[in-house]
Amino acid sequence: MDERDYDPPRLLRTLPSWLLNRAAAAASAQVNAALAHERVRRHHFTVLLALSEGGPASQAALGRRLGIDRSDMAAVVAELERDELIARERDPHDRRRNVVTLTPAGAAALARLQQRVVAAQEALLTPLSADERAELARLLSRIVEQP
Amino acid sequence: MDERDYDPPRLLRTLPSWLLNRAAAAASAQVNAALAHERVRRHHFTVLLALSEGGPASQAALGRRLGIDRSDMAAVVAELERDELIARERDPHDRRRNVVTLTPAGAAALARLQQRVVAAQEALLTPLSADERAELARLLSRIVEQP
DNA sequence: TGCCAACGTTGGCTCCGCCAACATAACAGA
DNA sequence: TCTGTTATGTTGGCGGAGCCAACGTTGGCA
Repeated sequence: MDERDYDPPRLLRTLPSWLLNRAAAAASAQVNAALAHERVRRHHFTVLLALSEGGPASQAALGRRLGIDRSDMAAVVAELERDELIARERDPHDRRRNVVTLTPAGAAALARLQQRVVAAQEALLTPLSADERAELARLLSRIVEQP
Repeated sequence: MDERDYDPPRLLRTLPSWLLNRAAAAASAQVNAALAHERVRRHHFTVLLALSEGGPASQAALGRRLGIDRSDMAAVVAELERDELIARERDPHDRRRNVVTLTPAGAAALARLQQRVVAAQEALLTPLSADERAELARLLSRIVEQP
């Protein structure tokens, strides 16, 4: 895009929904670049993270925890299995479920990703002081956790 | 989704990019609901707004001002023309260009939309005080206007 | 004149969120 | 025990959004 001609209407510049959208887009660009190093996308990262933190779980349980649809989860988990970052087995106690487990390779990839993703936040938030970053996180949390 | 089981990893809850994403999704949901009353989407609204504020312009100029790709702009403008919210004519001084003009019906629709979109912000920001809303806008602006 | 750039259009791609339908499996109630 | 309901994973599809490539038309410039 020709950045020099970029000049949106005044209302948009002050509209919280517009600002959130653009900030989120900038954040996604940074994060996606970080995730691309391991050839994964956002959902793959969050699934690896959830497994690392909560231990093995079924696809449905992961989806509920992370807010990912069952159908999307099936695709994500299939790709992670193909890349051997997770292992999948039918749960012997409930043969409807797939028990998803983090492999050592998955844990290693997660460690690398985590580092890059955290670094991406830094790039995103450079204009803000530490206090301002904390304040931003606080305000966003209140919006997100709206009853 | 079963909201009661929603419980993402700790890291995500504090990750600015994650918070931005979820807040932007909530904002989009509110704004899209507002825009649905006139059967338009975000780009249609911003194009109407830009025309109202800046007067007639070519599709390419609108795209540069708003950060919308030429191909997407072609589709948006075609839909707005079909709904008679804008008029399109070849520019007699440069027959490559389409001059896009807001119609009275377009201006009226924009007025209604603007009201609903502003109201949607209110719904989104209810958890925040006036000072906090201003602070949020200030912080987001600094991120968005990053050099 | 001939070459290059801008414009609008069409078509395509990826990512994300969501929904519908289906077969399998577990379970609860009569 | 049988029957209907629910949960699970899978496949396929849709729409919004951002992005890019290619094409014909038109303008401008050397």
